[in-house]
Amino acid sequence: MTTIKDIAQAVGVSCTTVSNVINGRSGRVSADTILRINETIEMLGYVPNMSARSLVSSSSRVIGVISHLAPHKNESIVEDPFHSAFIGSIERTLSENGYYLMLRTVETTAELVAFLRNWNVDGLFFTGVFQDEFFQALSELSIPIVLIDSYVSHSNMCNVGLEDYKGGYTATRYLIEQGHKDIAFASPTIRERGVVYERFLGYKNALAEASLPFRPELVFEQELDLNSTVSLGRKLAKRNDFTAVFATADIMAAGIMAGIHEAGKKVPDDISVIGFDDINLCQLTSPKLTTIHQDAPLKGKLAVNFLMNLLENKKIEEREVILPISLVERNSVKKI
Amino acid sequence: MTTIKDIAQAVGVSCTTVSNVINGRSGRVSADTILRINETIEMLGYVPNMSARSLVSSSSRVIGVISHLAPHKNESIVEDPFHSAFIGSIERTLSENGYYLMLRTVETTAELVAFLRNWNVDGLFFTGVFQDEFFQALSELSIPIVLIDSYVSHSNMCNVGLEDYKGGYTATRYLIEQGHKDIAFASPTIRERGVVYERFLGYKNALAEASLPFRPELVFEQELDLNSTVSLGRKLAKRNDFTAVFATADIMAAGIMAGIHEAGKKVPDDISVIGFDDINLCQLTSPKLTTIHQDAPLKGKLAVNFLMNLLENKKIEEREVILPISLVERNSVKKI
DNA sequence: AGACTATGTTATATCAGTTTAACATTAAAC
DNA sequence: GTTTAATGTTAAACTGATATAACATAGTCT
Repeated sequence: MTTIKDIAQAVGVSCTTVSNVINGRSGRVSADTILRINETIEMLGYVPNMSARSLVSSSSRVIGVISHLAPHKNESIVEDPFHSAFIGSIERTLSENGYYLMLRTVETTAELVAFLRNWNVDGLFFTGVFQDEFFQALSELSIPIVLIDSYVSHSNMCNVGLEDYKGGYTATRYLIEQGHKDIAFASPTIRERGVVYERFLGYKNALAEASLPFRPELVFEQELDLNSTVSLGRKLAKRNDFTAVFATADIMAAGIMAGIHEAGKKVPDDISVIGFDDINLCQLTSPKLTTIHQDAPLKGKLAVNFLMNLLENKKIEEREVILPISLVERNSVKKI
Repeated sequence: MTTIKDIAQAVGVSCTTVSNVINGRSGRVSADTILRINETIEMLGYVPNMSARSLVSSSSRVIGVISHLAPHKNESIVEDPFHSAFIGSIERTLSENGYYLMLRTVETTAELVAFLRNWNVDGLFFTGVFQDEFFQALSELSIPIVLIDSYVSHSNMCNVGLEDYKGGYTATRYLIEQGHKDIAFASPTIRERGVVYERFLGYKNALAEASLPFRPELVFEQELDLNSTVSLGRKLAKRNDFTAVFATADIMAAGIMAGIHEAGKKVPDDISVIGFDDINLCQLTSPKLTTIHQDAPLKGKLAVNFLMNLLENKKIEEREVILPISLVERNSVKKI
């Protein structure tokens, strides 16, 4: 392997000079030397060794994406269609900026901290709800963090979020406008400071605003996996005390629809369904799924932007972006 | 940050001894010393610095997953539902084995080689079809590589594959058994030594075996993105010269189904559709998609196993595993 | 008693870079 | 004609680990 030493030797200068040129600190290097060094680097196919670099600089250009911190979930973040869209976007944007993405499953805070220190990880993306203990540990490490879809604010972290409350409100409001009065709510576990909680608040307030009662028996908390959502759909099909469901994720909405169909009822004729996220799947179901749209690639891109700014110590005026939602009308909601 | 030196100092031994204990080379270290070292490591919260490690050992425990090598495709591998299932599996298995996964977009062979050398990447996963030039470059680097779904065999690489030919044959045969005589074939670009090519051969041979003519005008090559597949579906709906389509990917089959429905025709009454992969999506469409099943998580796990064996220089009797396919009958194919 | 093992332990070099502080050389300023 | 500044360049220390080869010490065997 060609090293910086080989380049220095070949050109007839010192390592320092080569290092300076490579790192753009060529202010005090003569034009001729720069040219010769670059030529030699090209010729010898020199590639810097990141281990040596990060050893001496204690920073690595590695950005971590933590897959999950919840021990019970045996599912990687990439397996969720919404998140994978947005990780794809993160990955591309990071590559463009000369950073490297490490995907890592950790189950405990200790494991996470070990991982970050193992590699001198420069920055971190997080999505979801976490325990305080966890944030405590992270702020001690003081590495730049961008939180995505996390209703936690921390002095040295940035947030990329969504109009979740408005999304929940808009979805519910839309159902009400279509004449629905008894509207079920389906979501994974509702946790405070999570996106689902905000969507839930939006749902409740839309009901209240229309003077419709909030009926706790119509709130269904369920895991997002295929089997759970489909069986929830079957269960819902058996009831007759509501006419529409708002599911806080498209995969859940789609599963519910499948379950309803399995049970012999029809969407939207018997039960209307509205989803959230607007992933590709919405256009592949029959009927196509009416949903709340959000821009996953943009979310990824903005998250990377934030992180880049944090890493370069740029002054950040606004530590938070909230992306807008919009309603996408398709065919899974009936007007009554 | 606590270093190995701090541990050594605290315990009153040398770095070498600490290093030996950490790396399990404790054969010549007294039980008492081992105990004290481990206690101190625990107490001081020591975490090894991977950069220093990989610098001296020129191996990093980093495994690369190359996101895409096709410059025209602006899509990360994680965005494809089949691949994301299987990357999720790879990621978990690697973590369990103490390896780290780096996801990287590269567009040229040079970029790939630079990436591998940058980080002393220990091993690599590849999926898909690549140019010879590319394999040339990789074999020069001589790092362990596991090819997934790639019909290329190379002396120091392992392959995890699928019964693609049989899959194509089984799907087509099934359609024929259901009474279909005019069967279209839909896939991304058919490239030699790719999975699609094998499935295509299976399709052709099943036709031939049943004495049905192969009709080139019924072969449709199309990108896998949502818009392309849906518009292919619309296009297919306009034709009357076939009764069934075999799509070599479920996302394509689902898109085609959506397009057919958009055009006012019905699956399976007007046109039957069969897919490939058996991703979750198959159970979310209406009708549910009949498809060829393959086990994505197992594929990932086996790929990791191969890589671990290659990394540990274990004797490998068989450099190749071919996973079995199976037919999953659902409701998208009509018996005529 | 001396040679030989087995058992513990450790200086020191090394990995491939970056950083620091100093050293020449030439040009400009007073 | 010296001081000052600007321009190039470099030797050497350092980052945190591992590997090599050597060095003690204690016990065992002739």
